[in-house]
Amino acid sequence: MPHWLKGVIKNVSTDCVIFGFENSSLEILLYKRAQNPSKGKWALPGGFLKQGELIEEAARRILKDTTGVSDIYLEAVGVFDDLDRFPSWRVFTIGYYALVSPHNYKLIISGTYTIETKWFRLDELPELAWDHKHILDIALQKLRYRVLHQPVGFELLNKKFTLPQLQNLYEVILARQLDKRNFRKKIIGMNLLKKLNEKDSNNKRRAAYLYKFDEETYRKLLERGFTFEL
Amino acid sequence: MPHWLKGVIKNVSTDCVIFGFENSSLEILLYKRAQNPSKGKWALPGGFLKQGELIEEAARRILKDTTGVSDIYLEAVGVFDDLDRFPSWRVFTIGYYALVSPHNYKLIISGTYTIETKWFRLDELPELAWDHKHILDIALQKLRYRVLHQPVGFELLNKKFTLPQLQNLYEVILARQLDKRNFRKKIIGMNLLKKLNEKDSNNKRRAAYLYKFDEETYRKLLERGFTFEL
DNA sequence: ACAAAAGTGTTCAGCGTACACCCATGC
DNA sequence: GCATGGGTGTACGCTGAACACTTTTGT
Repeated sequence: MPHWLKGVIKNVSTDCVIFGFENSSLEILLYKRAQNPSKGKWALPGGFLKQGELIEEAARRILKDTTGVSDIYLEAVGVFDDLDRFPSWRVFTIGYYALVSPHNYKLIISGTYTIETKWFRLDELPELAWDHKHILDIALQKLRYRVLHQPVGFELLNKKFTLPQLQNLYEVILARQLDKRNFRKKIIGMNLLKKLNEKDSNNKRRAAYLYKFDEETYRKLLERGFTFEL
Repeated sequence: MPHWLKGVIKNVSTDCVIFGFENSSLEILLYKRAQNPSKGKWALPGGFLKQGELIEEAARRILKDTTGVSDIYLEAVGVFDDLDRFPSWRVFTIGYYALVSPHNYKLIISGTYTIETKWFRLDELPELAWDHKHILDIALQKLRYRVLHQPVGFELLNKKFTLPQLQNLYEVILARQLDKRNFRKKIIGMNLLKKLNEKDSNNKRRAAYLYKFDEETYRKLLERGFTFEL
């Protein structure tokens, strides 16, 4: 038994699709494997569970090791159990997706298991190891559904963001145009955003107001049976 | 190693919440365990995966062994991975729920592992083994959400059913009253039901028309981007 | 001063909701 | 003939969708 299998549960792993939003496009964080199996191929960050570790704990540990990030939005995608998904023996993997505001974090570029770590645009994905493309597809499908029914889009932006940024995010994820006025009316009407007295100075033209998501109000609304719908 | 652990994957199991609808109430099929661990306790039908078996295959196998039923609606609930959920060693279980029209099937009452098999009303559940109550709660939550967003309620009724039966089903699952005229208008307006030229003769008073779910039309509507909403 | 992006209101159609009476049947 | 449950239509308010011009600011 190779040393890296010590203390791990050999047939249960977790793999994580890390979504980021940058330059008006949805990106995914992949790493290039330094070790066999699938040495040299791009893959989703993932790994085996340790003894006594919960699956979500493992996912967070692996995310931290890969991206240097903790305290992020994580959502389960499901179990992947194809008989031959892992070449050497049978491994069940639990897929997650994470939402990250990319440039909040310094990437861990390389290490023992990693030749390279890189963000890829959805339309420029490389070939992925094992069934990772499949996991990614399901994760994306779940994300698209999720953003319409839960206020999770904000996780992909900075704490402070403008309405044009938010709308752009939705347009990219949903792959369709939204009407500016209707979008603003709806999202503001939910009272989930706090308008700040600051403007976004990075903008080339007219500066837009910054907003932030109001967790407190959201909790209160949830208790009253509110459901987010876009 | 006891003989029943031969050929199985010892740390992965599946457990199934079987929902049935009878006498205007939602019921759940449980069995009383004939063997340790948890001998004498009520539990969800479940068991370990076999080598080379997909999780859903295992769930269907177990359902058939428990209820005598094949070819039914199955839906994944999620992975349950608490460290101490199974007393002897760590077992990951994948929960499912099944929807069944109860009296279509003869129950397998007892066997090597089963003292008794019985339908329980939701409000008369016995204490359950391990974390099975938790699995049941999550399954119920998912079912309540599901019936509002997918046409799955029919799975709990006979192939031919009346609109009052369907409405009653929804009222029980959602635990609230629905307006008769609005319910009919909405459900008929979707064109998912075929009205038959038969009436329900079992009724004590005025006989109601029988309908059946039109799979064909549903498929076509789905392709056009239709989404079921109640 | 002009180009580019931010910001703002109104109208209309369709849908969800509330609501009351007649009909068929078994007893 | 009466009690029980089946079956039917309309009016109103809200919400989603379509749509165009003014304001700000950097160059």
